[in-house]
Amino acid sequence: MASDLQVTADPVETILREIDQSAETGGKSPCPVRDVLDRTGDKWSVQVLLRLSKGPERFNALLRTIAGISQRMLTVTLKALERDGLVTRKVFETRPPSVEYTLTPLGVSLIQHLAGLADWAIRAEAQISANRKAYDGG
Amino acid sequence: MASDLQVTADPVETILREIDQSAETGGKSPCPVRDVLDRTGDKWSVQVLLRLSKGPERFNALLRTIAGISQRMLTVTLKALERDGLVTRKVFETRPPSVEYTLTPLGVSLIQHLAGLADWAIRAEAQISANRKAYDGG
DNA sequence: CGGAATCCGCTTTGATACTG
DNA sequence: CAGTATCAAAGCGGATTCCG
Repeated sequence: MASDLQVTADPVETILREIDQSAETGGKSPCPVRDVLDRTGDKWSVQVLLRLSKGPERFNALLRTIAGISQRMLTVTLKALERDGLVTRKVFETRPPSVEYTLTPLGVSLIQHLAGLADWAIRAEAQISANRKAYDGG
Repeated sequence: MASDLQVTADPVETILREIDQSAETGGKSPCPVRDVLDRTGDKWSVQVLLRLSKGPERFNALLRTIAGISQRMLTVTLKALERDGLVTRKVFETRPPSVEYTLTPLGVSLIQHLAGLADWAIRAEAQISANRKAYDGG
């Protein structure tokens, strides 16, 4: 118990403080927590990151693999991820040209946590589903 | 290698399969992973959960504490969280009436993972910010 | 092949006003 | 106090078309 070597404190405390600080500015200094949640919360980022975690892939390969995504949203998503330094974009000047996307170390480190969350989701699925049914029914 | 006792496999593999399966149905059978990501990705759920992790709180207390949230969105958010069984709602028939919201064990278990993600966000903040600056500048 | 640009509908959100 | 109802505004995302 109480194994607070260093950073432990209360993680939740730390996060709340972080959120509060940015809220005080009227939300103009973006909170990093909300920021990453915004990204991972959008419809496609996580799936793109997940796909890339198996190795580099090309644009159209991703487009085919990720069922339901439009060309536009893949472009937008990849650009945002590249901007944040979560993926890198490499252009091969062949004919026809090809573009390859790769996860950066930073992106890999993010995936770890997302996987934890996703794992929770899968395990909690049955219970949540039951809760909803009970709520809607009663 | 290939230590597939039971669940181990590759967590990412498992998640991808989960996503794929729901995609095949045209997204009609909702993927639990996307489902939880949708919830945590919305603007307020995480903050509400985080606040409640310190103990039960009343509606207007939350409304004051969570800077920027509107009455309407707090209502909507709490209702969704209650439906999923992440928080419970308890009404005290006093005058004036008061309502108290509490995290369920399921909600607590979710917080753990969210905290991990939030912690990553805080530590990665500087690098991401630098990446964006470099991207926008160059 | 890998995008960029435009248009456009739908959902989400915020303000405001009203209620038990 | 703790909501509900309504409306308008904003944003996201899809379809389509064009370009290097």
